[in-house]
Amino acid sequence: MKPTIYDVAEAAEVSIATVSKVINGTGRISEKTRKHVLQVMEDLKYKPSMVASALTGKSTYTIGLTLPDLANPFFAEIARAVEDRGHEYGFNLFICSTDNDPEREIKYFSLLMQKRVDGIIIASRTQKDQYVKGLIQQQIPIAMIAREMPTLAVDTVMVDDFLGGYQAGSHLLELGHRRIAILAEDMNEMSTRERIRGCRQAMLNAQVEPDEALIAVGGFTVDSGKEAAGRLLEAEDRPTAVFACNDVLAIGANQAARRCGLRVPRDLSIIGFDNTVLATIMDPPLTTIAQPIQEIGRQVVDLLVQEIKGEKALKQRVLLMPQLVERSSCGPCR
Amino acid sequence: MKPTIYDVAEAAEVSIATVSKVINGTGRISEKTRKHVLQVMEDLKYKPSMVASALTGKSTYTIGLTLPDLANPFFAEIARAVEDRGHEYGFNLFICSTDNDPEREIKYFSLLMQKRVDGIIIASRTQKDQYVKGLIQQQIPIAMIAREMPTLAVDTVMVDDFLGGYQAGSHLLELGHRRIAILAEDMNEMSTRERIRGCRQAMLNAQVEPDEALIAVGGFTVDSGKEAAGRLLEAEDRPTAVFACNDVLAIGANQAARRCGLRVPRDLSIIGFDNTVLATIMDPPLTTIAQPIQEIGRQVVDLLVQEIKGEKALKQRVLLMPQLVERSSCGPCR
DNA sequence: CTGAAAGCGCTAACAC
DNA sequence: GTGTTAGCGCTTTCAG
Repeated sequence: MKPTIYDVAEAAEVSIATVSKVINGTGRISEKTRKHVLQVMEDLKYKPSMVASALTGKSTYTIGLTLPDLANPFFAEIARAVEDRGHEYGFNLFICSTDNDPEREIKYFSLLMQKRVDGIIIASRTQKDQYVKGLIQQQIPIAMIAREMPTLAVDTVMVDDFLGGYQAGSHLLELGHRRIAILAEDMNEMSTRERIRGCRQAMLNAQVEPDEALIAVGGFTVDSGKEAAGRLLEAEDRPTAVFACNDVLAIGANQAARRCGLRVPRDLSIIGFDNTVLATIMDPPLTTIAQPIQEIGRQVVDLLVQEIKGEKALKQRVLLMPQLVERSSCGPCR
Repeated sequence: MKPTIYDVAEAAEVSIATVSKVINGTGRISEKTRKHVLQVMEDLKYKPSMVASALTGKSTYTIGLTLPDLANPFFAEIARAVEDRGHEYGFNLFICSTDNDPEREIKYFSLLMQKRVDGIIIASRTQKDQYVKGLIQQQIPIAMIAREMPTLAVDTVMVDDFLGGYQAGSHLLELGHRRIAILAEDMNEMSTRERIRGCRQAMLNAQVEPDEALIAVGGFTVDSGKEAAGRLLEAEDRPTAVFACNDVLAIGANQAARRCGLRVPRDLSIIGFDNTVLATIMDPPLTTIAQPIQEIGRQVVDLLVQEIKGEKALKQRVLLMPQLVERSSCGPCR
């Protein structure tokens, strides 16, 4: 059996209270017995059980992260950032891929509650406010990484999608492009709509009239982007640039361009969104609007931890700025 | 406060023992009280605390997964596969990215032990057998996803690297290639060496003499692959095909080829290893040796769960076969 | 069929 | 400084 605090106490010839005190550094104990107890703990390879201490009211030092799919590079990078920041605070991370399936999400929420996690970070998308509301009522600290403005008062970190779209549009405009196509991800999502709105705003400001026909809807796969972009590029009076709402779609667009015999960026400029590892892998390297993934992870954990420690009365939303990262997929319009 | 079993018992006017029984489906209770208790539980939104039940000797239904880096697509896909299979058994997953840092790994191991996980899956690489041995002595169920044959008796699932290298080499040979270069990942790793050995065996079988000068060492980044491949391609008497020991390196090789004005697969064939999402994203899509990621996750979890349930006395190693996935990056030698 | 009671390993008053 | 003791929320005999 694993050694318990009793075993340590017995071997060290002290009471369990004393052992507990040296473990937690609470109370007052002589340096002598402290060292002695420490020594015995080591000899016995004793590791205090966090499940027992959690039961006595202390926290579990565990947080849950729900996201659509860990195998998606964007979310994997988010998860890594959350893991690292959590680790700094001594928290372990439960990973919960929901596949945007509400049932799976609910099941995970329920499990996380039963395991008494100290808090939950929600980066999954299907969040029907309803369930989240339920969690909040159960007093569990929550923070969200959002693409939509939730209708709930929850600590949230989000990226300014409108600005991102604006930056993308402006960059293309500055390069002289006028016929700018947009590859949308999911028109039902606020973030997609905001990015598009931002891009169009930039066009409007530059006196260029957005063309409805230049919007195509892709999805989350390279192929969907390739196909959608293909339609755009085969049309007469084709665009000279395309703004893809995520890097995956941008890669699809790049493939479509190549299939059409168009060279990037000579014949077609492509700009993406997210700045995942995929952007560096594309050929040519993808110019894209970067989401500050590290910072998102950092801030969302900070918000949650403050919430957990009860250091914060008010909820807040942090709006992070996206940033243009120039690589080689955009060039002047010819 | 969260409702406890006492609250439920009180509201249902039964004893906590009865409530416990209906929760676990143990003992014998009349259908009538069972339904009643269930109803009360629902009304109170009561969720049994797994930390309390874990303390009474039941398991935590939690497993830990240590890996080098969650942001690496290969490991993210592994993690997802492990998560899914674990989920089927009712297990939650703690993610532990070690960055191949022994200190970080040890710290994570220690935390996992304190949290009383039911088992640990080790996919990280720095495993000095020493620490793993320590874990084994502490009776914790362990399963490994290995690239090397560990010197310990541990349940392990591994992929036949030699065969994979052989398949890659054979494929290239069948296409008529004779000057085949190899982009290695890390010569210190057995897996890299085995893949290379496999490839050379194929060459030997085909009566072609491997050329030492045609081996270059890259690493884990696209750029390192690009650079290493660049050296190979710029040499006179350049290779007509390259076998990259992982998909990332293959992408680097592809970029190098393009920079040298070589068209893939017309002027140069490239074959990778892993079959991560990157393979589909490359342009042209990468022909590669697939690691059966889903199957790896499935089997390693199955081994661990059997171990946890004590259904298995003997340790075992499962050797999975890699598989050639043909896409468009390889063509006949001209 | 149901309940009383003894732990599980640890923390936190409160004594001494 | 150190020890005693009463829980934390749940499971599990063992009576009734």
